[in-house]
Amino acid sequence: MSTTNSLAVEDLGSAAQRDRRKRILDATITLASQGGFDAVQMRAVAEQADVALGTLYRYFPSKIHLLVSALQREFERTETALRDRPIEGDTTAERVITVLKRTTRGMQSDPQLTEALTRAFMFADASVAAEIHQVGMLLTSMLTRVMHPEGHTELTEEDVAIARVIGDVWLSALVGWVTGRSTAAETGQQIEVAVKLLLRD
Amino acid sequence: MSTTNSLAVEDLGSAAQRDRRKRILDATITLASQGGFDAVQMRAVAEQADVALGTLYRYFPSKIHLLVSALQREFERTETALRDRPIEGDTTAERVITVLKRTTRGMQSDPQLTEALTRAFMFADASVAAEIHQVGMLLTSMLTRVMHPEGHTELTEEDVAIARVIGDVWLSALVGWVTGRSTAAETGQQIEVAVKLLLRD
DNA sequence: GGACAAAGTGGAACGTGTTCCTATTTTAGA
DNA sequence: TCTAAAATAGGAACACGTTCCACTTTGTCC
Repeated sequence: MSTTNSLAVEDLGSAAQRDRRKRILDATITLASQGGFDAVQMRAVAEQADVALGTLYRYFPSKIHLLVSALQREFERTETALRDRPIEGDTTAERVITVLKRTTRGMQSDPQLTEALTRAFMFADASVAAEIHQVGMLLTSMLTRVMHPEGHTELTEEDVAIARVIGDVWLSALVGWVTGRSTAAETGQQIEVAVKLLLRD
Repeated sequence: MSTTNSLAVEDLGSAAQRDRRKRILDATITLASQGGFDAVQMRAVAEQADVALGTLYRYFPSKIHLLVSALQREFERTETALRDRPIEGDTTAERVITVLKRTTRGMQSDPQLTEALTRAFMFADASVAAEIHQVGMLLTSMLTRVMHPEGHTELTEEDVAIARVIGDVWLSALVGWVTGRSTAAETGQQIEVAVKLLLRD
């Protein structure tokens, strides 16, 4: 497609296309923030992004793709923001708990948005595997970096395994909270317990 | 309601009602086995159960309720079947891994059914909290019993916490498999790693 | 057994995700 | 600049979860 802009890893097309994509994702986030998963209606997204319904489907082949892509963009922002900030805490467990709780609090400050994105993530099937994988990598890299902030320590297989288990627990806790089956406090507790079990050294 | 049948803990109504409920759940399982979540269509369930659509909704207020109730019934069966069988394995970790892998294999032998039930479980909101909680309790009790088969050992808080974390990992692994993001082998591996991390003593 | 309430039937109707079609606009290449 | 291809607009149409309604059957109480 675009032969001029060869710098970007992902080819996002022309400026107009990039702009449309951005408008669509912005509209998605806005609607999700206001009314959660159910409020992200494809017709409403198209209208708010000033795009035809067919065009919306050309950019994102389903509501789930749309929401997972929005999640990916949000998560990348969070991850970048976190990268610059120094990580407080002496022990590994402390650092992981601090960072996870902070992130969780951030998500819980916009419950509707979190609900929409988490729901989409859980419902995504194989056709969204690429986006999902991207998010999973971001999470794992975030966790392992928190575990070994120096950066020069070699990551062991066990580190990665632990990061993965923590990610699983985090996701389960988030789903419990999003679906109204547990409170914010319980969510934090659940994560803390798991981290302490896994990082007791 | 029924004053005669006071033995049952849950009042399930008349024999006709119990029969309808059973027919509906049977139809649900059949359709789910054949075509997964998407194939469980409310009109199809009603027809196969020989029940009007309105009646189906009287028994189960939504598709999610229906599927989670089916999951509950299936899980109760599995759990009872497992209860009678002796648990092989010397160490706690071995026993847990054996049981979990066996259960997972059982589910993977009916992929469509597993997909339908897991999807529903993940999508359930607060209105299904009761049924979800029931399933969660079954899983935890199953795990703790495997961890302490003698029955006379007192359950510590840590035992329950570990069981919960394992349950979370299991669920995440299952979702990954159901949504086509990981293979059956990876699912087993994921569980095994987590259990070994949590039960290393 | 008659009357009343509860449960069930059959099907229309509505909302939202998704698909599809035609006309118009934008873009790329000669 | 002209033309063919690609992208977009606008909106109808379809599928399935869900609701609703008028009518019939079943169950209960006197």
